[in-house]
Amino acid sequence: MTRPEFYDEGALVAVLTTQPLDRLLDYKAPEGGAMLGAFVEVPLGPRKVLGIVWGPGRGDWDIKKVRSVIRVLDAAPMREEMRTFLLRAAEYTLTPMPAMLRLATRAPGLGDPPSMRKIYRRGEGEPERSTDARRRVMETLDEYGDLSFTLKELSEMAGVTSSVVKGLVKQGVVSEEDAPRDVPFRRLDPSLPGKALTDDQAAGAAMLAAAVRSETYGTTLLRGVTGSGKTEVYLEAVAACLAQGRQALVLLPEIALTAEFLKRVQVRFGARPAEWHSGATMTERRRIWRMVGQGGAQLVIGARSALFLPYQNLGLIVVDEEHDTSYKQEDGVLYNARDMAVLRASICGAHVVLASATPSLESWANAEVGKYKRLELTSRFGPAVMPTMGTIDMRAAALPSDRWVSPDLQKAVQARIDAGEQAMLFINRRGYAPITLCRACGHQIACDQCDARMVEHRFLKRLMCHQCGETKPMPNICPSCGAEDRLAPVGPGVERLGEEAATLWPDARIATLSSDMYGSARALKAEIESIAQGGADIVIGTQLVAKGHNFPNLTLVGVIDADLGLQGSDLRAAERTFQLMRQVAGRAGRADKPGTALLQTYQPEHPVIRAILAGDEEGFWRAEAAQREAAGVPPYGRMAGIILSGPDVAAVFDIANRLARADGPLRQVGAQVYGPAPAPIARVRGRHRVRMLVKADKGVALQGALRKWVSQVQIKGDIRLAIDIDPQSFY
DNA sequence: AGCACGCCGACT
DNA sequence: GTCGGCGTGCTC
Repeated sequence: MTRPEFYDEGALVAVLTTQPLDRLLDYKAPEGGAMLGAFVEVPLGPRKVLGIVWGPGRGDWDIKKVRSVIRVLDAAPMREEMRTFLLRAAEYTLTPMPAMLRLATRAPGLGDPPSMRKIYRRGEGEPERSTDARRRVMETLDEYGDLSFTLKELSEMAGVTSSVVKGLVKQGVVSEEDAPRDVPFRRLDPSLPGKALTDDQAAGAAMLAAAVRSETYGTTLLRGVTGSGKTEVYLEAVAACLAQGRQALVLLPEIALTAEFLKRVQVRFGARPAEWHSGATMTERRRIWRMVGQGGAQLVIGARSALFLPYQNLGLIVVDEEHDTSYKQEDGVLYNARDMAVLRASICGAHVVLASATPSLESWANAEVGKYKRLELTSRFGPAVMPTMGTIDMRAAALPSDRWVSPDLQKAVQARIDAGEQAMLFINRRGYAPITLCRACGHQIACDQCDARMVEHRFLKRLMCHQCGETKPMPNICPSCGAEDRLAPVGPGVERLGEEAATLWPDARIATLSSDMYGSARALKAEIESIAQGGADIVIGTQLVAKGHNFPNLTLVGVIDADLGLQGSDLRAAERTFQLMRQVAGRAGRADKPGTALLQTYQPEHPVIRAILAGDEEGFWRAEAAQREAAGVPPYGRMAGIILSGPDVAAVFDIANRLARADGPLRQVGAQVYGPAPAPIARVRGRHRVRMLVKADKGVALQGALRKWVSQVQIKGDIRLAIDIDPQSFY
């Protein structure tokens, strides 16, 4: 009677828990048995923890000590595909499995019974006394036929207070019932007409749709500048996927998850998709997690962690802005969502679309060698072209030390205001000024816990450390020499630029956008929305205006400091600057209004600046690729960053040195260790950080060697070791 | 991750 | 003599 993948009551099962143990634990299957992959609650010491039935028990534990699974949770068992994905991802990123499982169970109340709430619908009978308010409630209900609503929805739609509805419930005119809170998302209709596509776009859409319909793994690199219809094209791939009855996932950098984007999706498919992001409430998260697992959500639009939802039938993953560095981050686990998307898709037979105007060099190289298919969208919608690009030589501008807008840029902005259009000033620095300097003694105010300067945020009236987030009030005496009123801001931040703009264009409506200035992401997005509608003449902002949002009336972008990203010797600096500048420039000009982008620079002859100007992307990538190949770094070599951290520098260095000396396992595969050296920010939150780099040839099985290498040295006390496979920076 | 066990300094 | 510091080890 034993089905495969089913364990009868009392059978030994191995359980993977979310506790950081380095092996599976044996338990007895509970009454009623358990499926392979079942979500279970198990006793561990004095506690109950979440786990997954991972396979047959190993039986190498004293049978008398083996305890029973407490219960099987009311959730679909984790599918084989997902288990394989977690294993392979863990192997690749050198992450312990419990940490991977935690990523996959980041929904609250997994063990709870389905949460219920009261819903209201039309009942029998008519109201005893028909008042105006009661009539409105009845009309609302009649209008929507048999649909039901929450108390809040119904009373708001009818424009009455909840007591009116409650009164009708008492009379039985409105019925009140319990219903599960986690309800399926509204069906999306892929057959609704999409936006009209140009021939170019239609051909691209057809190619992606065909790839999706093949129901086999493949990756396409979709290249298209802002306004080329990239989104419309991949939404057709989503449509093809939904029409096949499979689920689709669109990953976006958190910051690009805008109301505007969701609106486009809603228009295309007739209903809102599931939205998975950091601002989602517990209730929303639980609903999405459960519905994705039951097929009650066809399409998820989400930030990187949406990759770990329990899809039952995933057919397509779109990674929009695939080059965005925010895909690589720690959610407790160091992984690159773009690479993990490819991994997951290759396991479950889904297609991947990597979309970007300026792809990462990794993806570009993969397309070059034919690992990825390539799809180029060349033309913008309608007659518009890429913005005209130009530089402003700041050496010639010779500005005083507290001014950053050159006369040329000032004139250009003024011209746009006069024409009734919008201009944007871009500066990639939050706060008022990056340095606060004492004029008496030269002291720069630094964070107590980090090796970093504190940044004045005048709006918040505080100094802030951008490493640890610590803030303190702005002092008026120097903490070093005690001199009074001698502290001076040095250098520009977005707030200070806003101040300069107010003096340069006194009559213009200026909006300064910085994430600190709004209480919530929601408020910030609302503000961006209102600016896009024409609520400002000049937009001043950091990264966040460069990404994801379209300003239809914006025709000029001025980059205050195009050189900023080029400092330092990181091999990725050029790539990042190139991408950011092209992306910012892409904000300018839509449809019928041609745009201009002006880059203020002290080195207009710099090859990266020239490449940005020339728009010769292929040439730029080829030159970059050649440099990387020569240096033997990704994507032409393999790399891992090692960060050791702890409260005591000497102890941290001691471990690092011992590791560096014990490099046998690495040398065996031809890999080399560089370092140890203090990390670029040598102290964060009071912890000293030491960095090492491991470099190997392409094709080397680096993870195995790293695992062996690291396990030789015992790490004790408060020291932590983190391995970052494919690090963002090559320092 | 928690939580218990266990071996060395300042208290009634 | 004890109370308690958090280093080390265990959880099926």
